[in-house]
Amino acid sequence: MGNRRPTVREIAKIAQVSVATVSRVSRGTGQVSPEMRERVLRVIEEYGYRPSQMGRALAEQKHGSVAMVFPGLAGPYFSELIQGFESEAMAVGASVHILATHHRAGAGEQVLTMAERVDGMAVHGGTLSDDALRRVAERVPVVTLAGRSMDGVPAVRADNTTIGELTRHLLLDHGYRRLAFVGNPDGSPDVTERWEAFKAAHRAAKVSAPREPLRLGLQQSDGVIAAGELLEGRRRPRAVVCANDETALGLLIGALGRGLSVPADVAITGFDDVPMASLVQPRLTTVRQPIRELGATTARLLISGLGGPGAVMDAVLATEPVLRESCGCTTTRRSESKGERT
Amino acid sequence: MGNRRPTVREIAKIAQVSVATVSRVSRGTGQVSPEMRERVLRVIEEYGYRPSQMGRALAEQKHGSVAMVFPGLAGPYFSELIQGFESEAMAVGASVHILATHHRAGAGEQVLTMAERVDGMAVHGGTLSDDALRRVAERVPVVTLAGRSMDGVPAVRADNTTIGELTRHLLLDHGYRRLAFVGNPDGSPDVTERWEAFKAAHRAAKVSAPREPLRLGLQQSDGVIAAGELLEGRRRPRAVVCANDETALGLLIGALGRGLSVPADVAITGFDDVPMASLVQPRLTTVRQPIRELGATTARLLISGLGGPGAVMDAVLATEPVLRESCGCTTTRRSESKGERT
DNA sequence: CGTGTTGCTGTAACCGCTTTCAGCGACCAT
DNA sequence: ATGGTCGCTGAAAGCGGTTACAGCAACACG
Repeated sequence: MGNRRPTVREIAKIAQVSVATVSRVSRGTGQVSPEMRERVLRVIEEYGYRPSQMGRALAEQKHGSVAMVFPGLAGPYFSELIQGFESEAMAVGASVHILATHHRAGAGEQVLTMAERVDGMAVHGGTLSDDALRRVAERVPVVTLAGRSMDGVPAVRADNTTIGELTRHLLLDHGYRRLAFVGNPDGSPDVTERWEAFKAAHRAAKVSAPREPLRLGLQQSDGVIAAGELLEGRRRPRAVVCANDETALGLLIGALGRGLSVPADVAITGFDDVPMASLVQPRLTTVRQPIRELGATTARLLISGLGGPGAVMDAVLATEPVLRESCGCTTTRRSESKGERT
Repeated sequence: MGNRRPTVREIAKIAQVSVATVSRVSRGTGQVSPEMRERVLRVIEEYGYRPSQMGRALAEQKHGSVAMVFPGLAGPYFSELIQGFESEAMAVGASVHILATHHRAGAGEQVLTMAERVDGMAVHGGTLSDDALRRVAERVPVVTLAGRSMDGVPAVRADNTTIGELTRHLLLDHGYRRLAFVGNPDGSPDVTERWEAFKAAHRAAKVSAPREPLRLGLQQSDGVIAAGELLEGRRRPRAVVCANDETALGLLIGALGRGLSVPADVAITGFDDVPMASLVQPRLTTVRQPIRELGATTARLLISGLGGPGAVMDAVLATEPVLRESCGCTTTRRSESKGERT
């Protein structure tokens, strides 16, 4: 049974029609008379014909797939991002490549290689140097996800300045001083912006500048490590603003494990509003960002840009503070939601 | 400027050689005289020629990419799995497609579609029905990841029976009774096997059969929910065996949040040995499985199988109990490691 | 009846690369 | 001198689709 999958030409011969007609029927384009369509369909059905993606890709000059590039994949954030992206990609029949560089050496090359196989690429902030990004962008349409936009590379990101509102809340509403920030501003544009907003809020509130950030990663385990750094010494900060929820959760676990009370001994806030944030005790005060929507918007931008050189535009999705107990509030408050501006 | 990327023919014309020679030079196969190679290389360099993956794919009849299919992506488990898989795939220059079905309707179709674009596919247990899997497998080489093997579909998995050893430890070494199991045996083959091993250990220890498992998902948030279910009532279990670490961690957080002491009031164990397991207080007793290796082995199997129909074999990676404080042990013990059997 | 339309179909030229096979000097052994 | 490798090169035939273009019959209109 050495019968491989049938090709258009074989189907055409069997159905006694031309390849053009088979193609027209199989992809539903152009004019085909009912009886002809019927005949071709029957043969296609009988022989289980499915057009080869390779042949199609070559003829149409498009791969039919898009890629996402991340520094890593750990945590619910990436999972949500991918989910949002994938759902939009699926909608247009594109499949999704994923590359997690893990800051591997030679990641740049891998991204280039991948660029040869896709119609568009979403690169997460903090993954590639500007230079590497530019090189990729000249091969394939790129949109930056959670990063700064560049020349011809649009960006989709969330409004990180809201962490400033949270900081103001801590500073003025609760009257806390000695706030610490956990997260590495050099690690990703997101953290950079959050750190800047954190500092700006201090200036705006006219309190002395915060100390240097505790430069750690964004995983739960980093939060636990942060607890060791921050909560052991005698000058424990009154509140800790974490660059994301995972870190905040880790910190919370570390604090509780040390017998500290949150928020009485130390207040904690995060960023993202992941599911766990509202499940822990005390519940986590944070900033909600529409992660899945972020992924979906990125995919849409990439796919639409795929057609023609449409208006290259950035998108900034709105975020909102979510005040729960971990900051010292007793009743949940959510600030009025703000419209999405693109 | 309307200059697209150069093609083989253009390069050939410019370098005054045949396309065959350009192809030979660019892919480093066959015999080419030094001066000819030099000449071609120079033109390739100057014009920035990079062979089109589409053309190549069609000619070689291989896509140059492999896929992984999961039910979801949340948690460090999948992240590690992907990392292991990706590193092996990269090694042979293949890029990685990822599809998370999220139990979406129509996922079956999407997997089929994806199957048309890749040279091989790893399907995680609990993602597809046997029937759907079979349909996919007749289109493209498949290996099951963390699931049961089938007809022509090899499987790579970890030894789940070790959770039985852990159960025995709880039952006999610590003398606990009233153990609960958290995890949905119908959700994935992994959980099925763990639940079976849990039950088997009860039989072996000649203690009465455990009550029905608490059927929840495998995320941290599910663990928190489990805490609500299990720890509130008057007949609280003495120990809880969770299907994975994430759930155990969530349960631990829930228990601590309720003011319970672990392991004094309730002992908790997990499965995976994720980084957080050794960072929480008390540290989590668990079963270590080589997740990354699982991913890497899967990739290797897929890629080697890609060549010819080599011996279709299963692989079972060894796991080992890691006894820490959450089960009631006071000093860390790791059972002697067992060799890997494939 | 001549002349457009309209609707459908088929031929053949791509898309960009790989690879077989034949050809052609140069070199070696007879 | 002759036949047989050996090393290198190029022409051309795919790989499996899509689609521009031409052709043809049927039909409507003046």
